[in-house]
Amino acid sequence: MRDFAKLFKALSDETRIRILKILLERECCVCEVMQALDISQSRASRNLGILQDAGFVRSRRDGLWIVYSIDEQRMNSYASPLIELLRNSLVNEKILLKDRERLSHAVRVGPKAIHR
Amino acid sequence: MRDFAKLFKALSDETRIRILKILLERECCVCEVMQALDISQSRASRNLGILQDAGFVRSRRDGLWIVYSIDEQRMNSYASPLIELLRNSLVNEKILLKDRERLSHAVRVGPKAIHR
DNA sequence: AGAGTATATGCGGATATTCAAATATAAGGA
DNA sequence: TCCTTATATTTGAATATCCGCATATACTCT
Repeated sequence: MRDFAKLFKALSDETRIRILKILLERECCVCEVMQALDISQSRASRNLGILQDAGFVRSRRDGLWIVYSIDEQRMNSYASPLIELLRNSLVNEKILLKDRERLSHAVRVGPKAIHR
Repeated sequence: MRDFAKLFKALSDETRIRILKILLERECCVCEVMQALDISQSRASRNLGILQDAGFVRSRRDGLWIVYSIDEQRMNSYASPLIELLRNSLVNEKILLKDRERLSHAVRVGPKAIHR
């Protein structure tokens, strides 16, 4: 029950909903998430960690980067339908369109290089 | 998006999950919820209010009591699948079985009479 | 109208969440 | 090995959440 509630807690924050929506587009490293949402590095990293802890996303290292992704196959049975709901939700939400637009210009280069 | 997140925030609390599970059994007044979960009156009332504000439950007066219920028909389109998920979840959770057991003995009489 | 009852709400304290800034960690490449 | 870079984590402050207690509110019933 605790883990079940944790799934919803993870989805109860707008930043994390935005991150998941971006990851539904494609897998991303932390610096791409920063750019897509236009948020700080610590904010991106911490919220990705929360999503991972809840069981929505996985991470793997790829060279210098750590890449986060949604893997519905290996996801727990409660998380999966929530991702499915999210996929079909908020289709015309303005900020999400903007996030996606910024994602399309994001480059895989870290916070130092972006110097926000 | 704010309202969307609010749905998940409402479900991110164990007390509120327990309340919804009880209301999926049958409609209840506040004092029946208190008895089913064995919690205080203010706690029951406040969490029912949060669930109502999020859009999961409705209330109507019935004599001396205010009766809360889940009406999937009139529910917003995002809330409804979440209720459906909840209905099929946590089937053998111990505390939920206990709640249901207490609900079966609950009487429609207020906190004064129960004097916890 | 008045008494009585169920429910809602204001308040204060404990705890949790969120963020930016700074720092630590871990891996890659020279 | 040492330097560089991306990511994680610690810190501290602001804000939010949750609860019980006490009280207010809103309604019913006589």
